[in-house]
Amino acid sequence: MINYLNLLNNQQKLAVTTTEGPLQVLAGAGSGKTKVLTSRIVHLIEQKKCFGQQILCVTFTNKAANEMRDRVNKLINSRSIAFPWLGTFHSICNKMLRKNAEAVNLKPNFTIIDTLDQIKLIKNILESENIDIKKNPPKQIAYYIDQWKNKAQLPDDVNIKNQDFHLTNSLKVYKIYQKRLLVMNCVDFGDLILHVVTILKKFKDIKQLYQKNFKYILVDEFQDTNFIQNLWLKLLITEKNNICVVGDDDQSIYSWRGAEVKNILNFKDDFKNLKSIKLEQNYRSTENIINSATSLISNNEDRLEKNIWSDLGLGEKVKIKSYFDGISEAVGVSDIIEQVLSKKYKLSEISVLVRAAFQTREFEERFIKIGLPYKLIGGLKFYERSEIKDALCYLRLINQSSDDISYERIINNPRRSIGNSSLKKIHNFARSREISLFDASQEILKENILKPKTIHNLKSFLIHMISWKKKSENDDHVSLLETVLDESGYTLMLKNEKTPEADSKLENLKELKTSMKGYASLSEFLENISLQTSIDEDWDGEKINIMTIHSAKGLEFDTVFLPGWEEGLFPHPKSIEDRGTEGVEEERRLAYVAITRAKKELYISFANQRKFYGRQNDNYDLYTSISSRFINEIDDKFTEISIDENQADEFVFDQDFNSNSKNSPGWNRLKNNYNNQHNKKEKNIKTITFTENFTNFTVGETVVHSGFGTGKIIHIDGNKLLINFDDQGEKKVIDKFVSKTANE
DNA sequence: TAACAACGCTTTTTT
DNA sequence: AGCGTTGTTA
Repeated sequence: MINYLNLLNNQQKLAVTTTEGPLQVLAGAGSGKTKVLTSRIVHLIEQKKCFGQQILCVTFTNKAANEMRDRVNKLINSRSIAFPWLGTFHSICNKMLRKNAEAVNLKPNFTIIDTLDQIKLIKNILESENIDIKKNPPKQIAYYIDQWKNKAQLPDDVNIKNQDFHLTNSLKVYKIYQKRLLVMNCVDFGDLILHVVTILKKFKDIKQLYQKNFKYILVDEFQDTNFIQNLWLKLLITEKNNICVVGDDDQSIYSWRGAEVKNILNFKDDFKNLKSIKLEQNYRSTENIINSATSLISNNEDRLEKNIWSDLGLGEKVKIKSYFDGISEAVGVSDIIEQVLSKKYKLSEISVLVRAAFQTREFEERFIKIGLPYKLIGGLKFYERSEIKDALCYLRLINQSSDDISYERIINNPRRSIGNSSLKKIHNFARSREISLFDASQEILKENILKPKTIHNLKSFLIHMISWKKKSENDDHVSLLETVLDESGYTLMLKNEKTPEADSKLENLKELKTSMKGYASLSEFLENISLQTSIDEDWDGEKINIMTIHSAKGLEFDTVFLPGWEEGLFPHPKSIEDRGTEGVEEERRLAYVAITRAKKELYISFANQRKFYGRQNDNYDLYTSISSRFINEIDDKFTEISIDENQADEFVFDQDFNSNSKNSPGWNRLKNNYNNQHNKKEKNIKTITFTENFTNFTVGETVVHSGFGTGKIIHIDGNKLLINFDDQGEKKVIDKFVSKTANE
């Protein structure tokens, strides 16, 4: 047995041994938060305060949960102890809901739908309710529904002020949405916790069962919990109030998901006798890094003061670099990695953290080009890829035939000549009888509704489904998938395509089979795959990590690159637009999280111009950027700035750029800085002229269209050409559909 | 029903 | 630019 207490400093020790009553640990970045939580669990077990299954410990990601489980068992070092209630909010709620599904009229084998399914379902509802899809974007409705669920509001609890048109429609959809989910025996992410809260509120005996079991509650990343998660905790806690929350208000970055910083700021109001401990010594980063982070975050008003310090030495200064554009930024970063860092650090200890996912592309392209191994964390999740999703929907439907969303996805995939019109008929049939699409398919065959060809195909699909279902009861799930993919014709369809994309899809499906082997049953596999978090995927191998700052929360690396620190990107204008100063403060916390991921070396950079929307070459959509206000907020005692003079001479200011931010403090400051620095005033400032027509064609030119033949261009509007065709007369055509005639 | 043309949205962050 | 959706036509 390792003496875990000897490994702790005084405050950490206090946080571990104060087991009774409510405790709040304000843990600065890198101050040994996980160490405290794991040691605390060990302490509870060693002091025989409780058993492993009596600890409820909530983390933010599965990765964090697994890591804690490992570390605890390493410290205990004897037998392996089970901690069934150590996990994410969602995975724990999943477990509780499977056990008590009937209490909210679900069956225990319910399916968890993802965001894409959610949108699909909302679209269906809009269609059947005749609500205008253009005026009520499904994405926005999904967002409202999520927000209501985050506030623990069922449709009947929602109050709409001012008769807001969108909210009223969204609420109408919400009502139907919940009913449809129930009929399909499906839940969305929000439901996992909402249903459990409903059960705990409604059934005292169930609540008491859990309360009696959970002797101690621990919560990680408490600053990012939202209202319903807090409510859930309060429902599970007993009068003893043995709850320990660990968090850092400076790292609260999920307000858009309903997270409320006030949960941690006002925690003292919820619990009298609250003990509060601050962990202020940072064991992760060098002083220059920590001091940079501290000087930045001190610009925030509303925070619990902490005094983070490090004794790991000054270390390297934080390097701030300017690049000509996004591409040279990627080149610059890769050069530093190749020439300097790869000789000192493992590639897996290097990471590139970006504000928005689209920034990853330039880095990917560059790394591929020069052969630096990298991995992209987050992004399009493996199980969201279309072929994987198709395969999963087959399995989901086999597992649970009332899953209409899956049915719709696969019924005509591969093509079975059961198109939209037939599907609509099945849909109406199902709705009129209040049965699932799958059941409706069986019933509708008896009626004379579908065309003979459709009937034949539908019949053969159903026969397959029934035989797969039978197989799923006897055989293992891996061979089931193989059979399904073969017999459905899915594999054949991909093989016939003979494209590189189809080949990689087949590869991915193979990978899916491999990953299925790790699970005991089909249902266990389906549950787990839908609760996976973005950073749960592979962490093996010597590869540079590329991910968003949000995904990087809780992680650390020897060296970190933070590209794209520009006004207009970071702080993100949407965030400012939505929530003003509060938005900027959250962006600043995000910047704080980003900086404090670095242990030894940190590179911050900005590009003087950046491409948006993938367009290239032409001037018309090149956004000129200026460095982020956050760069100026970092005390320059800790930084080393290098702006390439040659690049600075190319510095282009676009006077017409984004008039909203033109007058922002950051813009003016940077402009002044720039002018002072060069002492040349307006001389270097060029204006980009917007060319009205940006197609390669000119009026009067003769062109060819594959359908309309040859014609003469009579007018150009952007990329739209008005052409007088020899045979067809005047037509408006987009330039990419015509080509120049050969003789020109 | 399938194939093609045209359009329009994307890019803030995610369990 | 690239993709998914919508609309039109065979």
